[in-house]
Amino acid sequence: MGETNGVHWLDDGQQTAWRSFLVGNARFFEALGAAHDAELDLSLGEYTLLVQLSEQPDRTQRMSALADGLVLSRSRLTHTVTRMEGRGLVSRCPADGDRRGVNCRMTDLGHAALVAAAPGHVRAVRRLLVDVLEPDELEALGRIMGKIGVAARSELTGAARDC
Amino acid sequence: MGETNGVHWLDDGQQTAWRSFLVGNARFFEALGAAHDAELDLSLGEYTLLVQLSEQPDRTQRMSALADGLVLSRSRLTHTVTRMEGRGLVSRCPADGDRRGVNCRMTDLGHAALVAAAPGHVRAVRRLLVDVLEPDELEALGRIMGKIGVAARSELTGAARDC
DNA sequence: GTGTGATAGTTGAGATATCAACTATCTTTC
DNA sequence: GAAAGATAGTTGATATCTCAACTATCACAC
Repeated sequence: MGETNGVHWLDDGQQTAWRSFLVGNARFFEALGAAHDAELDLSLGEYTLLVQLSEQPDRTQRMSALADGLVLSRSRLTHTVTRMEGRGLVSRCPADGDRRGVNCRMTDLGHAALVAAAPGHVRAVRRLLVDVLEPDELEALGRIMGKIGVAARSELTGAARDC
Repeated sequence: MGETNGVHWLDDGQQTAWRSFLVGNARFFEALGAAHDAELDLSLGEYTLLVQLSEQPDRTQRMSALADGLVLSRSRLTHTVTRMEGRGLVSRCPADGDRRGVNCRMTDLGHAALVAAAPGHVRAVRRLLVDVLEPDELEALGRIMGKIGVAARSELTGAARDC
């Protein structure tokens, strides 16, 4: 069953699930991005970055921690922060204790932008995700995506290195 | 509960699920993309495009249908196909019956590239998704993402236009 | 058959992302 | 305390994506 040339192909049910995952994902992020573009002054990525900063003490976090939390490459974060700094949403300052380090801090303007965008963002997430699912489905989705995330991270981190 | 200034914020459980969804997704696609980059000659996007073509009669499909199926903008598909055409993976030809239309056809070289990439792709999808979940979880994920995709599409299509 | 609005696809400019190379600092080891 | 390697972050060239404008064709009304 489902094995040709030593390759374990996906069966029909697995195929269907995988396709739904791909397409559903693409449509969801397209719609959420469109909602941000249409109503809000922050893109989804900028918004997420500011949310993460808003949860840090003094609204400040090291670039590397920020990159890890947002699942962004260092380089991409550097460019993104440079642009956002240009708009006055965040500012950079040297990290204390490690002269290589750079802290990223949300400015008051950034905070104001976050507060202004939050209602529209939450409405969109509700409309496109939370309200679309039964409560137990949302819980299941979270649990399942958690497992997927853990597996992906361990592959990226290079855990399970061959002996 | 959870309502301030008329905004329905997410409760803790909803927040957790939403975060898991965001982060799990980002990690998953990062890992799958990395697997393609490392082992295969086709990016995930190129591979998906060729898969879709491979399922069409004569390995040929109209640009617009291809764009819809892959959830890509027309413009993005044009650029992608131009690049892939440059590599000899697909070719363009006029659609018959509608002189505006353009067909995209997978070449033999494209088919060979697809066949060569398929085992590695499927292995990665197994490792990062299918094998990570229980069968019922995979089924649930497919079902849930299907619902999300439908909701997102109806928003994008502009259904439910206000009276 | 002419005008009007929709649809198919492309184009090019500007925005964003990726990748490899680079500087600077830190850490470890001897 | 000097050398070697790891870590933090940036840089710039290139690749890719996005957005609005554009051409061409089609469909439909009149």
